[in-house]
Amino acid sequence: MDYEQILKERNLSLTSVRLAVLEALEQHPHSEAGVLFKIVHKKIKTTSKQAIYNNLNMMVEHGIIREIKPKGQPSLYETKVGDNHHHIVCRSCQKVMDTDCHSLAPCLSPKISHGFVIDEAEVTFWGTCPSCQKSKGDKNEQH
Amino acid sequence: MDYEQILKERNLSLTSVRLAVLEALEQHPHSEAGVLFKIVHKKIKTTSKQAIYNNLNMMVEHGIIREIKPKGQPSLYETKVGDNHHHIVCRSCQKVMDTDCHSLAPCLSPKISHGFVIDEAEVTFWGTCPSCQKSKGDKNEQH
DNA sequence: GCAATAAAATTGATTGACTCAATATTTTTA
DNA sequence: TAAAAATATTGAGTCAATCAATTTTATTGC
Ligand SMILES: [Mn+2]
Ligand SMILES: [Mn+2]
Ligand SMILES: [Zn+2]
Ligand SMILES: [Zn+2]
Repeated sequence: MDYEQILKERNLSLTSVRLAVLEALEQHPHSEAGVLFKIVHKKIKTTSKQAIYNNLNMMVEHGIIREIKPKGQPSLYETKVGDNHHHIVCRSCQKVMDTDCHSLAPCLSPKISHGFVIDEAEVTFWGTCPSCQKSKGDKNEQH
Repeated sequence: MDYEQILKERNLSLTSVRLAVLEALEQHPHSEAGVLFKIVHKKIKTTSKQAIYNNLNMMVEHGIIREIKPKGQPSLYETKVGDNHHHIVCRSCQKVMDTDCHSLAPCLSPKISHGFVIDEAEVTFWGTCPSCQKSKGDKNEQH
C-alpha cells in the first residue's frame, strides 16, 4: 500500500519513522508499540519509543491505522481499517486473529440502546487457538 | 443477592472487605477498583487498595463478578454475570450501559474461526450518550 | 537551493493501573 | 480456643503510556 500517498493526502509530514512504523505494522499486524519500536529500531538506530507512540496515536486519530485493546494486553495496532472486522483472541497465548462480519453493517443495533447514537460495534471472540488446544490436551493426558 | 451464600458455596472465606466490595459493586455497576476502594473505605477505614484488587481478581476467577475493560478506561467490574450481556460505551463521557443480546447464544459463531474453540463473544457498542449528544449540539450552535 | 517556519523526534521525568512479596491480622478448622 | 490457612496491610516495584523541554528534521516561500 502506498503510505506516502495516504499521508500526503492528509497533509501529514512524511517522516522516516512514520513510514517505518506503517511498514512494520503491515508486516506484523496486531503488534504492540514495544514490538514496533524494536522493528523500527533495526532500521533507524536513533529512533525513540516516544516517536512510535506519537505516530501511532496520531495515525489512529486520522483513521490511517486502528487500535484494539484486548483485556490483559497493551494496545495493538493494525493497518486493516474501514472494514469493521472483528477479532478472535486466544485465552492462553493471547494470539489475535481477524474475522469478518457476517453481514456488511452487522451489529450496529443493540437490543436496548439507552438513547445512545451507536457508531461502532466492536466484537471480540474469546477462545482457545489450535496449538493451545493441543498443548492443553497433552497436559491432561499426563494426569 | 445473598453473597454470603455465594461465597460459602465456593468455600471462600467470608471477610468484611469481600462483602463490602460486593455490596459496593451491586450499587455501583461498572466501577473501577479505585472507586470501589473509596466506597469500601468509608465503611472499613483500615482497608487497602491491594485488598480490593486481590478480591476483585479472585472473584473474577471464580465467576462471581465480571471484569470488562473498555479501551481507554481501567478495568470495570460488575456483579451481573452469566447472562452474556453486552455494553454500550459513550465516546465522550465514557458512561457504560448494559444491553442484552438479541438471541440467547448469539455471536458465538464468527465468520472465520481459524480453528479456535470460541467460548465467549464480547461486544462493545461505541457511540454518544443522550447527554453528550445534547452538549455537542450546544457546542455546535455556538459556532 | 536556502532561510524561516512548522512539525516531529529525542530525552528524561512522571503518571497511573496494577502486581509482588514480606509481615501482620483475621477467618476457618478441629 | 489453639493451630492452620486464608486474607489484609504495607511498601516497593513494574510496565504501558504520557508530558514537557530541547533538539532535529521536514515543509514552505522565496
Ligand atoms: Mn485485525
Ligand atoms: Mn454490564
Ligand atoms: Zn493460543
Ligand atoms: Zn456521554
